[in-house]
Amino acid sequence: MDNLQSTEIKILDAARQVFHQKGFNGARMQEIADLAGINKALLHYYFRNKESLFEKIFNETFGQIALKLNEIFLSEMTLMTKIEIFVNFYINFISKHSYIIQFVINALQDKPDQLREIILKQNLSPGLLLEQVQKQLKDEMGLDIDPLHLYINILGLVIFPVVAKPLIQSIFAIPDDKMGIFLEQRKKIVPTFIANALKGYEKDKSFI
Amino acid sequence: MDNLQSTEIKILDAARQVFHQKGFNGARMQEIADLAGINKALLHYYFRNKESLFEKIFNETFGQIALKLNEIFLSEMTLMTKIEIFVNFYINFISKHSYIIQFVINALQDKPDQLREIILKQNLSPGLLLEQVQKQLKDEMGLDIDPLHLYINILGLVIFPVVAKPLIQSIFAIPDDKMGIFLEQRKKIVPTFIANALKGYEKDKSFI
DNA sequence: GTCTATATGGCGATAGAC
DNA sequence: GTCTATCGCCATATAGAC
Repeated sequence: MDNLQSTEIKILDAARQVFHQKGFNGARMQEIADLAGINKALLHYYFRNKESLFEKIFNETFGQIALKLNEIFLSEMTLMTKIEIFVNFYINFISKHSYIIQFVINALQDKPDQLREIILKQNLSPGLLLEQVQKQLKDEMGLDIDPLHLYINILGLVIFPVVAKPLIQSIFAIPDDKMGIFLEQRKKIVPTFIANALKGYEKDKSFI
Repeated sequence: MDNLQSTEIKILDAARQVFHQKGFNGARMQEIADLAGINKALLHYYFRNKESLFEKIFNETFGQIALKLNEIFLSEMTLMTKIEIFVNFYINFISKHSYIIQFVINALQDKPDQLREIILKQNLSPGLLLEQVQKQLKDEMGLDIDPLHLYINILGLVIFPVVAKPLIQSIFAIPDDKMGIFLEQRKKIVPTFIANALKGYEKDKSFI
């Protein structure tokens, strides 16, 4: 079929899928090999060991997540436009790649030290990300607000429902079809919720 | 030392700790035995296998989380009081037991089918939980809002920062000491954020 | 109930032929 | 580059003495 792809790419595609779904401990080299249509020996020919293959995938995945954050929040748009675009994009993105965020969260929890170097090599701009939003809050809405809290509020509202989907469905007894509709609704609900909250501060600016 | 405790309790304490931190795949029966001060054979004498020990811990942990939700939101208080109490309690609780939520989320992601039965045996009241809040939104604030979205907003704002702590610290380059202060601040910030957002709906009730 | 010793299987990794 | 065969280890689980 797709024997046009190089073996290395077939391996990376397979590894990405397995690592994303099962994490480092849950993943099996045999399963990755099967999915790539090769055998274990060849896996180790291309990548020294499980660890190095995992780090390759982690680097790629973390970069993908961080990149979009940079792209959107360092662009030239009003803050509320950025938030709308971000919420829409991210709900689509993580719904499609449903394991991607949890993979990163778990990896960072399991081996924070090994992964620190990899993260530092990424093109992240944490300082800029915070400054930009702080400035826009001030200029566009007259608010003296800690931008980090706003970021975390946005991320929490967007990411939590996707990551904790099975937990939420268990607690509130939501069937699969309703859950899909529910997530779709949040593309509109979350920006509105945030906009309303920010409007509220304009009267009493008591947000830290 | 604490040889007063029965062996079974020592095992459960050890298993709880190891499973919470490392999940099912990451946990080692040897490590649990060591922590309990016994050997592996005795572990299997009390609990048939790793799976059944894990299920015991999962049942207990999930119950703890669900119980508090029920307790607070089915009580007799105003909605905003419930939210304040819930946010305060949960940020304390999951900061103290920092792995507990992620343990449940991961377990439910890994083996949703095996755990479904366990969850159904819990004393959850999903229907009541939703009805109660819906009624209070209407009666106390005049809002026709989907209560599920409000629950998820609250949970996301509270849980996400704790679960994704290492991810957040990596993206925004936050040192450990600042992160502790940051989480503490959220006890006040989150209820305010929610209150402001809900106030916003009172003018234009366009929330679904 | 608690221990030591061991069975059993699976997994990551390597040797070596082609 | 790709394969088959196999090594060596470690993890779960059991047998059997005390």
